[in-house]
Amino acid sequence: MKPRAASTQRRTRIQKENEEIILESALEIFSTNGFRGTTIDQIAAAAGMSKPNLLYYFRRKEDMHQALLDQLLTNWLAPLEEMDPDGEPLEEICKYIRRKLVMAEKYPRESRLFANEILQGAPHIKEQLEGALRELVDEKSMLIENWIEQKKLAPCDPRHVIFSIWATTQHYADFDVQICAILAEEERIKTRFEDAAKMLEGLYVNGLKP
Amino acid sequence: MKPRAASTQRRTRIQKENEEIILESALEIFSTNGFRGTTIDQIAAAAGMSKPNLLYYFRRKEDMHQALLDQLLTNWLAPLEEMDPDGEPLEEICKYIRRKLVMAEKYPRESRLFANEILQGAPHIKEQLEGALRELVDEKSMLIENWIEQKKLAPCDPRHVIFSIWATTQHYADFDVQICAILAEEERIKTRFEDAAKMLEGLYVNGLKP
DNA sequence: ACAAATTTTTACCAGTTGGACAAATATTAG
DNA sequence: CTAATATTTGTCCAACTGGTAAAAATTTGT
Repeated sequence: MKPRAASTQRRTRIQKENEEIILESALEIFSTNGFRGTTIDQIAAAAGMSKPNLLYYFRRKEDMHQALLDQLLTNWLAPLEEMDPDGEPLEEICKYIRRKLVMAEKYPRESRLFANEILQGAPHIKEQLEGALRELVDEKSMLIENWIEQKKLAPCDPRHVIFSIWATTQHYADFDVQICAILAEEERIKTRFEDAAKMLEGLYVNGLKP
Repeated sequence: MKPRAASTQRRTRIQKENEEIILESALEIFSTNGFRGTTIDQIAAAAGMSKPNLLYYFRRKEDMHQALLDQLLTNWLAPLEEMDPDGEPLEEICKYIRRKLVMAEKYPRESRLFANEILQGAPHIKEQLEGALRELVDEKSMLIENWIEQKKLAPCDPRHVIFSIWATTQHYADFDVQICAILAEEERIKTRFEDAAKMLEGLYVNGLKP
């Protein structure tokens, strides 16, 4: 019987293993070639199985893509969720930047998958953006506004501050090729995430100091 | 006789007109669907002509893409080139941010085309990145370093400052769907570029003040 | 007006790709 | 060990896509 991916039905050992292998391979290919740019054959080859076998686990190409995006969104919200209302504002923002930079360094493929999806108009995750993500940003924006009122932070538009943190950190994953092309020298490339962290923390700490 | 796109040969009136219409349409489709995600038929439909007719002007899909990228890169370097060594440092950086934001607002499709290309590893423009772009960034980085030495700017890694400006400004073109999903309210969406400009100028002026 | 050159259309093709289907094989529960 | 179930493979196909070739229509120079 055909298994339905990520359903409530119980999954066998082999199912779990293969679904994992497939999603790992799909992430690799999707993130570098985009949705339409990847073929099922490519994913199957990367996963070391035949195309019909892969289609046994995920009946449509879109199912893999959707599974990856759903999985991604949870991890994507985490770093912002962790921003602590009881922490020191500037410290919390620095920590948030650092967490996002770690994600960019550790999970560049996920970042690129996300970027691809957004670039194409977010057809598969628009609801989540307008739902969960928006609510989280609203919540944290209120937090930041409180900090501003308490004179612990310079006046600024909280939502755009969050956008700028997303932009600057994800840039190191999404635009890595460009960054490496420009840095050029081995040493600079090797330390690019440290250098970015230093620069960004300086910028935000001084920039948002009350 | 078949015309060669953008060649030195003289082009007729119809050639000029149609090439322009085609590139305009190609930009629209490529920027939203990516290279592999767009079909020649789509571009032809958008340009209001038959596929073979379109292929009469650009013999391969790649030719259109390359033409757009080549055209793009010139305009892409301009805002940074304009950064004036004789200007007031903080003022120059603010002006650069504003120029980039204007580009993001006015030419979001170009920005997305570029983002798509970089995301896929910049296969068509790697040389230019490592050549012209790198040289320009090197030049302007030296300029910024001079400003820092003259105590007109806080110490910072010039290259990463430039990256962060690219990231934050282009974000408003590339991730527009996400931004609009989060801002949600009409008023906020309408003023997002102004709001972004205000926030970013504040951040960089305070953040880079010596 | 007319010939030459340019532009457009019609018809076509070969390769790729997403996906269906049933037969064959392997695994597991009893 | 056997039957039921789960997995894998081989085969096939219809739709799509990039691109070609040649005829038909249009524009242009004189």
